[in-house]
Amino acid sequence: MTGDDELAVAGTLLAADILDRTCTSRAIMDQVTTRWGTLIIAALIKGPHRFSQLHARVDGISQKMLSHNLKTLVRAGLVNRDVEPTVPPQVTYSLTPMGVSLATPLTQLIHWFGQNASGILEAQAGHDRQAGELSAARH
Amino acid sequence: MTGDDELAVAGTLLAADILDRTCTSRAIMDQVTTRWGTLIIAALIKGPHRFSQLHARVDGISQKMLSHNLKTLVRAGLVNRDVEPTVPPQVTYSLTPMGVSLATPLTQLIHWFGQNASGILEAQAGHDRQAGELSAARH
DNA sequence: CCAGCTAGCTCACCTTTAGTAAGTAGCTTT
DNA sequence: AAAGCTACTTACTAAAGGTGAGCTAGCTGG
Repeated sequence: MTGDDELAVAGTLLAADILDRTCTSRAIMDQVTTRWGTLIIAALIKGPHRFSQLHARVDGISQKMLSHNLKTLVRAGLVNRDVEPTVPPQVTYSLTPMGVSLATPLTQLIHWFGQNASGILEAQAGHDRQAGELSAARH
Repeated sequence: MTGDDELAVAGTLLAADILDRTCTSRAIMDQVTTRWGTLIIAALIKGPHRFSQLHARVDGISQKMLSHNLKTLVRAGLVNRDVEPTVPPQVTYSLTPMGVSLATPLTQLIHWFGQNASGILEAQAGHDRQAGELSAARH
């Protein structure tokens, strides 16, 4: 098993103070890796999108939350906001170079969940089954 | 600039349906990568911890949220919960093999934020300065 | 000339989730 | 008998998020 090796590598990479509440990188991570923030960036990996395209692509997001999260990402310098002064105006969002560099680790994380979703589902089912047996045994 | 290359690599790795609201991996990612879930796993990378140790280590978390998130992670099969029936009882939490494999991409993401926190802080400051100038110009 | 259409938001209202503080169990030490 | 320890719950409150309606501004069809 290579588990311990991976753990050691991960440990050395880990920023020492991410667990400290006053750490700036933790505050920024909280702002960016929200429920919708990661999905918006994931959608923009495929290329620039307009507001309504993102609204359709990021399934389930409300316009309010899309607008709010885009503002945060633009302010953080991860996303560009380009307005074409046509009528009605066309607003296009795209990743900045910094946003692109974030896309790599973020995509690996998403990829991990794609690979391990079924494993987690099984673990959850097993856990629930065991809990059910225990509560049944108590009666 | 290698931005486009990174983007292409990221695009191919990206699970096709993470943006779909019915996708199971998205539901699971929502459960695990919460504000505290990532930090708890990050803390456990360094080795097993007891409840009170985690409470001290993950700065700012309440006992309620620690308990709740640990339950979720245990149910997902990412964290082990071992009870020593001493008095008072000692409960030790540690990463499962699946938890260890998640630690790798998660650590890379945390590492990215460690590297780019200052860049984002600058971008935010620049963005706010520009907004201030614009609103000043309007008067 | 003016109602209607469009994209990209913004606002008011309500529900769900997270945070705070206090309480609980069972046993030990003082 | 009183206080403390660990690992939690529970009740209450604050913040985040969801829903649906409305707004802007100019162009187009009637």
